[in-house]
Amino acid sequence: MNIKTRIYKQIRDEIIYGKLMPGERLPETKLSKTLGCSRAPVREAINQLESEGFVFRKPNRRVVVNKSSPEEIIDYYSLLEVLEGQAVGWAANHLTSQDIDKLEDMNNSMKKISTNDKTYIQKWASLNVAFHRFFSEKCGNEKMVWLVDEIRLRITRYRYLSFMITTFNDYIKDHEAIIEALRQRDAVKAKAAMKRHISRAKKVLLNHFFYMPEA
Amino acid sequence: MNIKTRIYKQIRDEIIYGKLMPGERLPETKLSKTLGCSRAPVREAINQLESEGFVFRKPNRRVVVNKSSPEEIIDYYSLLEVLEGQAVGWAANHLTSQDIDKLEDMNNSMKKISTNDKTYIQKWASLNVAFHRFFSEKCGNEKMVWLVDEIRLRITRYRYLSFMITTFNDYIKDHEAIIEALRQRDAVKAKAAMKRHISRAKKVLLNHFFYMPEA
DNA sequence: AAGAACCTTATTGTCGACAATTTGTTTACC
DNA sequence: GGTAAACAAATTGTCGACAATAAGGTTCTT
Repeated sequence: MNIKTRIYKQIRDEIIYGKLMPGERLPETKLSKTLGCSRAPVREAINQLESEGFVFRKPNRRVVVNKSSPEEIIDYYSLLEVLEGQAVGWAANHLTSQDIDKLEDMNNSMKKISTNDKTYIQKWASLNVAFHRFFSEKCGNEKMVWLVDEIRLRITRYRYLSFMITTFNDYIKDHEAIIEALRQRDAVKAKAAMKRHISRAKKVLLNHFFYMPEA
Repeated sequence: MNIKTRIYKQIRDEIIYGKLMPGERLPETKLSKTLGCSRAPVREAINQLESEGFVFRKPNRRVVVNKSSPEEIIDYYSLLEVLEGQAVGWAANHLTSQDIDKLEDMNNSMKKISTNDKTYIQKWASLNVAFHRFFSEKCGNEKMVWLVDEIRLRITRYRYLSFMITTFNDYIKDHEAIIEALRQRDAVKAKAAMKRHISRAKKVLLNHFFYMPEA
């Protein structure tokens, strides 16, 4: 694999998992020493992270990790409601019943994941991504995939935390409601169900991530 | 200004204005010689162009200009309908009457632009961008600005051509309909008007850009 | 002691070089 | 003549170095 790609993933994960904190600077020279390569690949990795919203350039040209905020969560999730809602609405018109079976399978697999399994977060996450991605892929608009992925990438930081704190039962029921509406070929209902689902996820995240015991 | 930024704009404009054709390769060494600099800034410019969808990397690692297609136009404009429609809907609830006056001023300025003016395309384009951008800026969702800008950047190539071939009267009337609905504080109506407006732009572009005399 | 001019250090922007990879062309073999 | 191996050219990935810029610290002035 490219050095650039390796470096990119490494830094990105350190941001996602909270090892690199918001506001922290990313000096190219220091990073290249730490990561054992020259500045060129580090620089490219940082540029990519900037274009993906993980870091940003201060007026001084210094690069720092982007901060998290409840407003940001609200904004991103509200856009996901609109876009994924529309994706489901569009997809509803031309999903085959085999497609819907596939969705049901995914949801059933999620149901079976035990929280005793040490990798249950990873398993849940990948199944959940596949479930949601299914709609943008089948909605008939190729650019929808890119857009939704772009947004979901930017909330990975929050979603990782969200998975650690949630019992997944509500989400599974939400998914069932979406599937049920699709079986009925009710695009409006399916769209509404998806919007409710994402809205719930937004609220869960806000409550747990920015919970203020005193306020 | 940065060399990187200068190079970026130069290559981007050559793609937008059709000097660099789809499929054409962008070899770093050749470009750096042509543009009078080293490979480093060229490389960064190309990476940015890739993240913005102007060029893409073939499996061979070679970078080529992205092709245009009617499907792409349809996809991007359909997403704009959804997003800008939502933006207007959200904005409708908290636009002041001064805000609406400002929109009307912009539209009136557009009305006054004469096609005898040699720079009328540039003038129209910048006013039109400002008009549309107003809604994402005032809709209460900061990320909406980024998302819509991201999409609009990717259709700049098409929009440039669109401006050369259109009489703008229909667009101005569309804008008036949006403004009128906003004055009535009718969010649903305003949203629908914006969606119609963007849908019309999509059709105009498809007709003129991919017009097949034989088909 | 506060503030301004100077120096020192840290960091980014750009360069040219080399290694690794891919592409294009010639040569050898059947 | 056509195919495969060998070679040559083009292109990208990575490196280390230097110049330009910004941040931090020191000395001088009042």
